[in-house]
Amino acid sequence: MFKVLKKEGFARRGRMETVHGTIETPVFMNVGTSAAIKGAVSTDDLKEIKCQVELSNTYHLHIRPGDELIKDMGGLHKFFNWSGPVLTDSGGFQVFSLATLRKISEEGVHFASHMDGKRIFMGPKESMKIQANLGSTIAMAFDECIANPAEFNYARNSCARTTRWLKICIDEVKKNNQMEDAVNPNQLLFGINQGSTFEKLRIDHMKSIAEYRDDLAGFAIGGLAVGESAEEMYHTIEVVEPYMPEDKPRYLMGVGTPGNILNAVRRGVDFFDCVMPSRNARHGNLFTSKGFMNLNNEKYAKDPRPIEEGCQCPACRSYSRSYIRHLFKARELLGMRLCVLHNLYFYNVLMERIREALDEGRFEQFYNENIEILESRLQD
RNA sequence: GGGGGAAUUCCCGAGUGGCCAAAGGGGGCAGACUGUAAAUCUGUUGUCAGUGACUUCGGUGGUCCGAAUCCACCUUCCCCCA
Repeated sequence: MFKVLKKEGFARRGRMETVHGTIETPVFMNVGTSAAIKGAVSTDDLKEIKCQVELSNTYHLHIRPGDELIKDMGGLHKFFNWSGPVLTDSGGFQVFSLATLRKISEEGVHFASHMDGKRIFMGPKESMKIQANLGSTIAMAFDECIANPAEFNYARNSCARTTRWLKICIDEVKKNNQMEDAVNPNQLLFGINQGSTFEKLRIDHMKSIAEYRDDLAGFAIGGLAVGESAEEMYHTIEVVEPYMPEDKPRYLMGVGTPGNILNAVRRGVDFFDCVMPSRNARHGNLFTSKGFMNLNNEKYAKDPRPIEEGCQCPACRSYSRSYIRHLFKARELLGMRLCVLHNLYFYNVLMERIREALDEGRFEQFYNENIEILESRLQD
């Protein structure tokens, strides 16, 4: 199902076969929380910008339009016209991001819906049921993404609970896959490692969930990029990496900047997702292979060049910085759309370049040549 | 021809004697954004020096210790009556 094709240091070039198609790794999954990439991006667009995996969210789709409705419509794939792999996040991140609207108990989490305050209960069972109704390729275990900084004792108890929830998730996915009317009877499950920035907790928790390796298609590192430094994040990956099963894909949840991704690949991570390319694009912040830029800046008002010279994305093929900046100033939706297409294309191509470098045994060179420039402001 | 009203910093618009370089929008400029409560949020927006000074509220001239605010005249615009 998942195979490491090549290694260079800790970095891995891999391939994952799923019922919805092959995933070449390292991969960046394109985030469309509510079964849509924000910024008027269609699933046809996703093919054009080299998206391999689309990511949607359990909590958000449960609230609207409702997972039962999506099941009635034939499942998520049919609903939003995407035949490729889909990963659904479990709602565990909302335990973090909607912290003021929820209460955690042993059984799960009570949310006050951010839409209308309606009470919603979501535990491992509920999350798996929703994800079964969606029929995603990969379901994520229901976890608690712990805020940073965290008390050691709180993090320890939370990890233990996330482990108990994982066992329930595993049983539920098995059960749901066997249901006659299962939308995707081959749904896969990824476990999620937590532990904040405490090495001992990270390792202990990773060991605990690795015991379920036979039931899990992959292992995620969660609870990072929530306020700790980049160094702490990289260090945490290094600490936990030796305890992640080698024959399973590793997914660093919610990360990150192009530099973060390069650093994480170098430490053995295979899957990524992040709202940054799409959200920043909506705000006019663009990524290029020579650094990032804010297209709103006055200096681009009369710049006839594309966002990035030589880029083959739909924005760069046809439009100037000057025009797209104008679209932003005029609040025309097309501006956002073009920038989202550019940023996601950039991320997807960045991963492609990483894969090529790994294929050719020159990842370390690629890392050295690009790490600094990717993290700097575009100079031109 | 007669009567009434209005002119404020890039724009709109508050302010009717000191706490006013002047509220609030908009626009401009810049920053942030990491498993999406985010087409959002923050800062800044007279000038120069940086706990201060100077110039500014249609124009000119007054009153007053002190004027965007009061008075006179002028200019422009709006409304009503003939």
